[in-house]
Amino acid sequence: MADDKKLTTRAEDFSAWYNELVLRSELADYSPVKGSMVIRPNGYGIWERMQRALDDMFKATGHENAYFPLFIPESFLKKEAQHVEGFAPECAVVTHGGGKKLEEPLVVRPTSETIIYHMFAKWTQSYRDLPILMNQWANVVRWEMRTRLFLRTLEFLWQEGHTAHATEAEAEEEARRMLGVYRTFMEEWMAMPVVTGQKTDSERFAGAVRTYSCEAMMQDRKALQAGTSHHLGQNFAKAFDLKFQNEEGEMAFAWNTSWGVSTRMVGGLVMTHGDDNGLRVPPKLAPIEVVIVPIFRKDEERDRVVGAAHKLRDELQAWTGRGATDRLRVKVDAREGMKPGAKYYEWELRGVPLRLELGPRDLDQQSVMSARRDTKEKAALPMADLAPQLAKLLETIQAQMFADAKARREAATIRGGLTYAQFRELMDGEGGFVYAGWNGDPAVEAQVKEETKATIRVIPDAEFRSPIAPTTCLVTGQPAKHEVLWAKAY
RNA sequence: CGGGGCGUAGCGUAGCCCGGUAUCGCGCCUGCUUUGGGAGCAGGAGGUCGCCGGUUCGAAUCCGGCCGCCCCGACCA
Repeated sequence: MADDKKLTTRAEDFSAWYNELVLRSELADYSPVKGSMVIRPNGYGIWERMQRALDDMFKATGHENAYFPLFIPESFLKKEAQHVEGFAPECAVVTHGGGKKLEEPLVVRPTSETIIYHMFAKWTQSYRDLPILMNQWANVVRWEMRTRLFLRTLEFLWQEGHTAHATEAEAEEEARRMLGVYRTFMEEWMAMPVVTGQKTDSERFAGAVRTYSCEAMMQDRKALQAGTSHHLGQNFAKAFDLKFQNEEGEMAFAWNTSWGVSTRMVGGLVMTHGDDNGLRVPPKLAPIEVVIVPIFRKDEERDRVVGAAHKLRDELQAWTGRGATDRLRVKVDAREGMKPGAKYYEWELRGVPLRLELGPRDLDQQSVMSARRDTKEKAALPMADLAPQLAKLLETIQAQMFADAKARREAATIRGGLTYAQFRELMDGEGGFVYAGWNGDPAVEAQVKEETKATIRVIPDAEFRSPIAPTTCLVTGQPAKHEVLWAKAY
């Protein structure tokens, strides 16, 4: 049936569209355990590229990788009051091992602050041991009620950075720096615009003094928290006795930060860039940037065309114009018994940014037909000196995808000028980002959440705030304490 | 855990009301013809009808219980 081949459209049912896209493009599949999923090679390939880019950025900012264990003594989690309260309900707890009941239950890490600051305490005596700048790539488990592929699963992959500093100012600088790293990554690699800012108390990480986040807008106008960075103050240092002797010879508690992004970003990528034909992967994160589809009729044509396709791939891969280690990622799809059109649809579903069609006519003219995934534009390119042309085209696509996503967000963003009644109507209908004044009262925040499902995503950083700051609170009309960003969220 | 929906071949489904061991499409395998936007024809493989129990000569179908999944709510990256 022809209809089987088409995805549910975004307009019909965004949620169904997302699920179908993830399954059919083979990013992931449901596993037998409710709420957990298998990340398939297509999805893992994107995650690997995310990891590589981020890891380079972490190293460039002075961090080192380490690995801390999966199991944490239950008592550790209880040492920081807010932290236990925040995580206890969603922890998986191991009570038996080796056929016996354990003396003390082990918690499967929902995050690693406790074990890590316990170890930092062991390794730190002097201010000379600071700062400690560490990161780990790991899996974590949070027993969620409602799950969604990539966006919320029982187990997910992430990185968690953990640092210890001698001063509060240094820790604050670190938390802000890493938020900036995330923002750069999301904009430059994911082509996903974000609003950065500080979380209100109700959305703050359990155990943090301040939480900062990057908020992106999905195509259904809902917000996705894509990365967080926490200034932990001395909360964990005090709970785990993480002390050092300062230059004056006095004992002092260290200041900590933690920051993380997860495989949730893959879901964000889908919901930012996907269209009704499938996924669109920004070139910098695409495991395959260019797919070559050979076109032939007769046997002798096949040999000639497939041969030329492989030769072209080898030439493209050999090109070092982007640097010796950043080669063009090219695949030839020479499968037989499948019509070229069918291959086009498949690679479009999977989001490969650029397709090259190579047939006898192209060979005769020493050219190749290119087709962009983002705009569907086709153009004949001369075969001579093709690699730099493709590299440039890929850059254009990357930039275009970011510009489009940003324009889409701006079109769905309202700054000021709304009454609360209008706001409620908006959130009840199409939704979007709304910048408005807030009197700073958590009760108002709770009321809005109750009435509209919308929450304060962040108190935006200066550059995102409106030119003219709102003076009154959206809900109460009282003087505004902050300008905040309201939206419904994932 | 509350509300709604659904479990029949790898996927999507018909059959269920009105009992007689299973329909169709996609996919898969083989062969031939095809191949510049989702190929055609012919042949073929594949099913404990979610699980357990009951009623019956006989259960996908009727009855009871259980399990699982998806969607909507309360919690969260």
